Amino acid sequence: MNPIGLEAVSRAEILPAAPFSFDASLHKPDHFSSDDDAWQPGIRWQTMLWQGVPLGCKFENAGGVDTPRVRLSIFSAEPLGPAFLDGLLAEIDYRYSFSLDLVEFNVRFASHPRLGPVIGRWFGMRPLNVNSLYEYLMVAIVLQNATVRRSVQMMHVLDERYGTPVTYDGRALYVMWSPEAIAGATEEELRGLKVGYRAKSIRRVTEAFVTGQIDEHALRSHSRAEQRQALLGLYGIGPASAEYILSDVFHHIDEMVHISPWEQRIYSKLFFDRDPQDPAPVSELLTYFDEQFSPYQALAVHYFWEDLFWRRKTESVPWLEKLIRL
DNA sequence: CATCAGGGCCCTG
DNA sequence: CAGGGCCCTGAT
Repeated sequence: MNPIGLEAVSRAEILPAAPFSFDASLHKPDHFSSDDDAWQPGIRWQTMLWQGVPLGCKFENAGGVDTPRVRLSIFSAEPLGPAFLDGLLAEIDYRYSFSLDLVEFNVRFASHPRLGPVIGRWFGMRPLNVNSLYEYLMVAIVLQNATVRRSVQMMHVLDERYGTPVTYDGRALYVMWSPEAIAGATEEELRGLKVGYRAKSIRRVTEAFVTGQIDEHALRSHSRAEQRQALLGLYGIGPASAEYILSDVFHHIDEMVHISPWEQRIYSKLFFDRDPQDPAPVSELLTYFDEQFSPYQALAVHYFWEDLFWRRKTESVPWLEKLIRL
């Protein structure tokens, strides 16, 4: 399929809550690379499907940590109307947590022996989820029981087959598919793309969105218990995926009830300096996080996690390499 | 070469 | 509620 050239440009200015670190907030070295975004210091490109319209976003840092300013350019095939833009900007503000107030978190943990220094290194960093709930679910499914390399490969093939290729600002990227775009795919067709048994999960989760059984916007205002129940009710979505989604998509920055084995090994080394082959029990880790970081467990762990992966990116962390299978 | 365990989840007993 | 099976792939 020939890429769609996104030639029309709309511009907006975003004023994130201070403090705000552009690069730590807009680039996450632990996220696997996908075909819908690109980053260089001070700039993030990110495609998006909003109300069925493929878009190319370009975020540019135009301020400082204490005087945050982000220049946003939105590329589209046709010019965008003001109402559409208003809705889009509200959605972007939500997904990127630009308005998240970090002040209380910063004050509370400034002198925490472990977290304090990490906050200092990444002052103004906030969590990032660029995806819709549906998109995140698809990512969660390709992450399951697979190495990073394989997850990247599955995403790429799915993007090529069901996504929309676009070009904007000199970049060639894909916009992730909508539920409708993949709804007609048979299980055999999906299996042909080497997603294996995940084909069934992809189909059934997609079905739940096409039929309106699940509605992201409505879910946002529901209780966490209801959100969890809705997620676990989806075929192929279990506690690990639900945990990621509750914190990343629904922004429960105190969510911390599930730790998968590979994370358990990393946390054991990171927080207790234990041999990853003989990790601390999950219950011990959960108790530690609750006691130390409540009510910011997920946010606090995010700081440690990003600190670790930025370090890996710039100077390498030998013990970590064995624990993340690339 | 063959076997095995993954950045889980479903299903069965 | 414990454990086997599942698609594929790289590691051993």
